[in-house]
Order: sequence, then structure tokens, then C-alpha cells
Amino acid sequence: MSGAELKKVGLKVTLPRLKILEILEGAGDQHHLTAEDVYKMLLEQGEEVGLATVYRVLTQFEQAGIVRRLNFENNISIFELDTGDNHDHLVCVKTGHVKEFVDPVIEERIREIAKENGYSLSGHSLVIYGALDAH
Amino acid sequence: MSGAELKKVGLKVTLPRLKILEILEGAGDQHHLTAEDVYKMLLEQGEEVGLATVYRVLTQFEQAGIVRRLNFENNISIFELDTGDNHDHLVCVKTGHVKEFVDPVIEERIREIAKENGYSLSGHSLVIYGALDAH
DNA sequence: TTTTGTGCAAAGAGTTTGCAACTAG
DNA sequence: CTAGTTGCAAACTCTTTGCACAAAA
Repeated sequence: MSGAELKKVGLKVTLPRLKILEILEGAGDQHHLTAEDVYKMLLEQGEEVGLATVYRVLTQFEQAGIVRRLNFENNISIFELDTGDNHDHLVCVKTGHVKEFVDPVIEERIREIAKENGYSLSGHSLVIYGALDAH
Repeated sequence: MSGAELKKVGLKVTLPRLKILEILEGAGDQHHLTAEDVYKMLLEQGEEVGLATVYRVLTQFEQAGIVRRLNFENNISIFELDTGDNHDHLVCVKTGHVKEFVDPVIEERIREIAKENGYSLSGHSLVIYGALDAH
């Protein structure tokens, strides 16, 4: 991902956008970030970017299909790169740790349920909440 | 549902609580209500109840297991009576209409996924979004 | 140069809280 | 009587917006 990706979706290549992309890509296992998280990471890197810009950029990325916005419990909004695999999430209620999974059986049932009810499927949101067992 | 239900969970039987219960029960097919919806319905009935009380009561009901709180896209919070069937929701992206469904196949997979990943399942949230087909 | 993006501060939506008055038990 | 409840207004959190300035194409 780079400046070329931005041009492709009609966004000018600017420093805030590049930095935010970089953070989303580089976050590794911690790539489920709130806008505030992204903002703080920018500050830690010494970037002078406003929180409003973070929201604007994330929203633009979402509309461009670069980013997915997830709504967890308690109205917590999380952003992650849209890798196109349309995965779902398993969230630890104790630690907040987020794990991804893809389940073909569930995907198929979702398609069927939409169809059975006469809906054109446009998306879904599945979050499983649980406590990571001690062992 | 009545005053007895309230006593059972340790809440005093007050007029705002009874009225809110009544609204949640009587809403029929429209029983997916925002706090604001409930508040407006109270006003329409000529009840002098504050919005803060609506939030407080709904939150208490949720903690008591009488009510479920759902978080749809765009951070819209919806409240519904908790009937104990643990159903999921199908939402029309055009009209906002909400339909309930229960799918044993999905339920089972969710239990398995939690287990496979070493989590004690505490709950899940599944919302399917789609457009109701014209016909 | 023209269009688009940015930072800041202010505004907005939804929800929660402090507090004095009130009411169910 | 007394602990729990309420209405009101103020506070809070998260997010969006208006606007003058700055930067990309």
C-alpha cells in the first residue's frame, strides 16, 4: 500500500494519509484501532495531525474500501485495513483482545437467511464475545 | 410482565418503570426502540418522564436481564425485551425495518468457534444487513 | 493556480451524572 | 422513616463541521 493506492481512489497523497495508512498496516496483531489510538500513535511519532483529520481520513478510507469500521459493544468504533476476506471477530471481554476468524458455514447460512427473507445481502456484522480461558 | 417482575429483580415498582415496560411489551412488531423512541412514546401518552430516567431504567432493565441492548451500524442503540430466545437480527438498509431470526446452525458454529479458540462464550452479536427486494 | 486537504475550535448527537426534591415500602 | 428514584441541568464522550490557512496537482 502506498501513495498509488490513494491516487487510485481519488485522494491526494498527503502526509497525514500516508502516515495513517502506515499505522494501519504496521499495527500487526494490534490492527484493530480506535480513531483515538491512531491519533495517539501519530503523536508518538511526532506527527502534527489533528484528531479531526484522523476521523476524516478514516472515513474517506472507509468509503474508498481501504478500511473497515467495526462497531463493538458499548459503541466502540474500531478501524482496520480492509483485506477483503470479510472476516468476523472474536473479542475477549476481559482484555479487549480481538481475534479474527472466517467461517464458511456461517457465511453460507447468512447468505441463505438473507435470501429466504427476500433480502439482497449487503453485509453483516458478527462479533463473538468470550473470556479467554486461563490454562 | 408487571410490578412483580420488577420486585423480583430488586427494583421498586414506580410509574416510569411500569410505563416503560408497557411500551416495550406493547410495541408489537415495532419492539426495537431507541431510548429516544421510548421517551417520545411516553410524552405522547402524557407521561412526565425525563429522558435521563428512560436511560437509567433501560440500563437497569438490561442489567436485570429484562431488556437487551443492541448496537447497530452508525452507533444506533436499540432496546428490546429479552425474551430469552437469543435471536439475531436482519436489518433493511433502506427502511431500517428489523426482523428477528434464530439459526441453530450459526448458534452451533459460534459455540464451536469460541471453544476452538479457548474462550468461554459469553455472548455474540450478529446483524445481517440487506435491502428488502422489490417484488 | 485551482482544487483539495488540514488544524483548530466550536458544535452536535447520544448518553451519563450530581443533586435536591420526591415516593415506595 | 429511609433507601431508592426522579427530573433537571450540566457534564461527558465520541464524532462532525465551519472556516481560514496550507499544500498537492
